[in-house]
Amino acid sequence: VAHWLLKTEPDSFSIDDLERKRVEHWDGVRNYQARSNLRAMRQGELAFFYHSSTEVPGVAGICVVEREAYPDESQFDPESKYFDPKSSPDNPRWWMPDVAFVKKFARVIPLAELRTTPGLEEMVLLHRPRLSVQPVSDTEWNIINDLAEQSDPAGGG
DNA sequence: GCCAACGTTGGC
DNA sequence: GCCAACGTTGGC
Repeated sequence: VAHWLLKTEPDSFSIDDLERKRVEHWDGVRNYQARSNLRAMRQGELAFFYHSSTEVPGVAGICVVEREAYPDESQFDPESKYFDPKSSPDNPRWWMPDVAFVKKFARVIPLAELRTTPGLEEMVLLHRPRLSVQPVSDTEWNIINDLAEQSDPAGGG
């Protein structure tokens, strides 16, 4: 069973938004490498929910693949900012899964902390800064879950 | 098919 | 807001 990491800007869609909605379609991915990762995600697989472009970027929680990738409707909608005139319903270019809320971590685990955590040296997140959908190894998955259960080492909690 | 120009991501 | 990294586009 594979694990994943999904990036989102919390100003647009945060872990709290997912908790409120319970399920959301993960639309708007317009990068081929991210697409191939999206399409490899299987129902029931877990993914870290990562907050980017925010004051403290980091891992905010966990979601689960509710429905495997199907055509992203926004690519056909001229009104959408994700509209792709080169795509057609007959031959869709972009895909999206549905993801469901699993949990919000007691604290966001900052990117800066991931960078200094032993065992995460090879993590895709730390080497491919712009890839918005990426795999996470079992080892990395376990290490980060352990971090989530610790109190913030910088916060005196 | 190369590669320069351009646009976007995302940390800081 | 700045800017480095890097993905995409398009001329040749």
